[in-house]
Amino acid sequence: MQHKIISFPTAAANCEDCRWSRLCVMRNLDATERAELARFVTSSGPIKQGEQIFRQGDPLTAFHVIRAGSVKTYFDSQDGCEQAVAYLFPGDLLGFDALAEQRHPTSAMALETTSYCTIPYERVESLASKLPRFWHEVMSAAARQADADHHHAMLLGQKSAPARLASFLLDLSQRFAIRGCSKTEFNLSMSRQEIANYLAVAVETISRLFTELHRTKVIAVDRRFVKILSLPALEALANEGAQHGIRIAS
Amino acid sequence: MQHKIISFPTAAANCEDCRWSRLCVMRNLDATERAELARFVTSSGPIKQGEQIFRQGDPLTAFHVIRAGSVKTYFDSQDGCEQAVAYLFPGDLLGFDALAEQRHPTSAMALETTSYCTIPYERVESLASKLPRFWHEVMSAAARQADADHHHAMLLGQKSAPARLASFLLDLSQRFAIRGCSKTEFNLSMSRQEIANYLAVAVETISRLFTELHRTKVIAVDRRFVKILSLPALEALANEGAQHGIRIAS
DNA sequence: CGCCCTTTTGAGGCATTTCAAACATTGTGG
DNA sequence: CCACAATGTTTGAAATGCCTCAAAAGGGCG
Repeated sequence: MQHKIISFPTAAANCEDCRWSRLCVMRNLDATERAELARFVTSSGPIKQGEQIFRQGDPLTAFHVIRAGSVKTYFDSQDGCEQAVAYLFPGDLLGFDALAEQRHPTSAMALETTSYCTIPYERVESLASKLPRFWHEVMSAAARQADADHHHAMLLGQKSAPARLASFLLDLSQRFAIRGCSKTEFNLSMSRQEIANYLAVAVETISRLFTELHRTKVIAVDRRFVKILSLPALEALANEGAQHGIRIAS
Repeated sequence: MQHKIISFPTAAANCEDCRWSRLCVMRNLDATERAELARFVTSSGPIKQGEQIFRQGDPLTAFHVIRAGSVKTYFDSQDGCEQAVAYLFPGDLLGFDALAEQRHPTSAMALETTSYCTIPYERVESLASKLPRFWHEVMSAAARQADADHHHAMLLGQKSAPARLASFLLDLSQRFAIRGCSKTEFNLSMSRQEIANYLAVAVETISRLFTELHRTKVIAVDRRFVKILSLPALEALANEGAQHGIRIAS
């Protein structure tokens, strides 16, 4: 199969020129507010695949926004069994869930070479009270993440393995589209193992499902490159197959 | 089995006398700040079992804090299959996840007769910028909920059915304890069906597991009344039995 | 008291995991 | 640049935990 490497365009390290500023926590601020905030934003990274931005248990020092690359947040259970919580792409805010305990409840790891912006936590607090719209944006980001988490719970709780993978691919598709990339062709930044963990199925099942989707020509897949051949078919798969019957609880 | 009905003590409807003020969004405010906030807090309910505080899709008008009773938030998927997202008890904040879209992404239903406080949304915004500590508390509440959601994902993704139920009971135990109730004896405010849905297993499985826990004398259970006979045993159950083996992903 | 809904119990089936092994890919040192 | 190790992916066959279906038992409420 012929295909080029497709990944997110790299953004400028200064906020004025950053191509993701309409997605990140700055998106609804006016020029003055942006300038105010930009004073405290520093550029971090790039970090390589596998390196961590913070570890579970680390004290909260800053919020971060992904600028290039991608990140997964995950839970390290005592007994070594881990659970991927979310995949984050450019523009996504990271670290605010540490606010309650002042330490990070999850770890964050780069899935590929990744750059990000850093906003020191004490600045976040002072800016939030100074700039109401910034407060609103931070809360919005938290709310969006909560919504994503709920969809994730829904997926784990209600959907069969094929529906989970289909939903996952559709979610990626949308998120690529929002970022100006193709919604039908993209490279997965995560391994099968990581997909399996996020969707809470065995790696072997993911592998079989990819093969099956390829065989039925719903997608074309070559290693980490995926091309969606039929969005409608994928959507149908994502919605059918609730694993335990549709019980109408009041 | 002999047992009295155990439920949360009812709290006063005014903030000064409210027994949950050290748990709710007021908990770290000083007297002046509390007074400021209390001006805008109104008392709502009581509402009866099955009634809703808001429905998925409703526009965001206010944040709420449970004052008495209990609530579940849940996802109503298009096809009628629902997923419980969280159970909320007195002191818990409700509704902030609507902030991103200005409409509620989940529905909230009373599990029993429930009273709650209402803070109009426009007041939340203005208070948050006026009172930095209030901003901090709202964000903390959001962060705590995010953390709970992640534990929920962990539970759905990594644990076997018995471990899920054990974890659920332990979670309730802790939350009762924090609220000054017994951590070993309590009444479930939710039906078996609702537990099953939250834990994403069949009702029949939940029923069997309760019977089994009772038989092995880990808990004593009589309808909705639960008495934990051995916390260590329950903890052991909650931690063992990862459903798909402990894979050490970097 | 009788109806309805929730809960419990039993038996069988199936989706997904588990175990096992071949295969492909990437990185490393000679 | 190739041999080789290490890791990630695919495929097959067997095992199993949980779901599904079916039906009885128990409580709540008019």
